[in-house]
Amino acid sequence: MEKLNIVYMGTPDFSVKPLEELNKKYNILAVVTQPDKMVGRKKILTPSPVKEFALLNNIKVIQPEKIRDDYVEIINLNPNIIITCAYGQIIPKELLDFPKYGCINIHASLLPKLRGGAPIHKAIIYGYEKTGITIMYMDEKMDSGDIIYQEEIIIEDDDTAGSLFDKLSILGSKMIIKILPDIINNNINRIKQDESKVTYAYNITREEEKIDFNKTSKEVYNKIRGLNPSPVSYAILDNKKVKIFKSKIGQSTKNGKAGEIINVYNDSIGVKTLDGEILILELQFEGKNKISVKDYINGLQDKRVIIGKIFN
RNA sequence: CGCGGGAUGGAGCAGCUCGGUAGCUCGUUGGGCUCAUAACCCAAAGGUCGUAGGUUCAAAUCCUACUCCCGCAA
Repeated sequence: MEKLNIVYMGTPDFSVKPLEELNKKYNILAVVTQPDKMVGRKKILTPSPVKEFALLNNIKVIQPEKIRDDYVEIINLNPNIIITCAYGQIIPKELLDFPKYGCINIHASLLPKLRGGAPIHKAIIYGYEKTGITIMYMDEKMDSGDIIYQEEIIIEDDDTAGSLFDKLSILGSKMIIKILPDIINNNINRIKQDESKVTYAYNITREEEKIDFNKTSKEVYNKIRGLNPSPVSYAILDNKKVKIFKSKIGQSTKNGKAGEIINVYNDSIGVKTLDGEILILELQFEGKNKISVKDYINGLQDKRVIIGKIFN
């Protein structure tokens, strides 16, 4: 097998694990990642997780503002394969066509389902029972190229976006290591995506982060865990934003308006949903740290004062 | 100089407006009740009130500076 000269493109934590595994076995010419961004109140310039890994391992880092216009440097490295994983920009055709073995993408869904930037969150929010990883060739459109290899994973009832991220990240790195030799040896089966079955998982908008209690408890539960630990769902209480991290489906059949606090228990508060009750277990108020609802209730002068309040 | 909230025993909070004995709910420890308990009752330990300075007879409380944490916005 010819020596592989890989350019790896990725940005978030999710992309680090596959890079780490590839770096153990192969020669990584360079890592391409999104430019450092100002983050937080102090506007500290923060590198992406992939860049941090690359710096620690002495791998060259390239950070084009717009790769559509700025890819010559990558071509000059003369890679014979490009592997991407949650990079965050559309890659121009000239670059896609350059490497001898093509441009391979690791995508965190069972394509053609959930094309786009937030497939893991959306898989949970939509209540899917399984999702997975697709290794695929890239083309000019987003996540639309031919499928090379897929593996499924069951979404457990208590999985969060965070736990699923971890599982899929590990799965993805195993899969790329496993399939890479077959790709080089052209020992694979290219499968076109069935366009009639395509669904999309666009990035989460602010509006999607807001909890609508006028849905079933199950739907609310899925949204809360699907957005944990980031970007986190929220609701408005007393005109203030409250982040909600963790919940459980409750049993109460008490009447009330959607979003109304109908019960206060020892370690949770019961909020009315379309078909019952959702128990909130962990939350965070503006200006405060994340706390368990048990702590929140302990801080109340009288736990009855919140009964009847409404999240909206 | 982006906007705003906050720091009080181990946890979450009240007290600050109007200075005057450190309070609540939990937790911890010991004891009691009970067939039993995460339930109930009794008791105890545990805080120089973020740091430094100032005002005052007296500061958690008023004034000044600083540190750290958090929400929003990017």
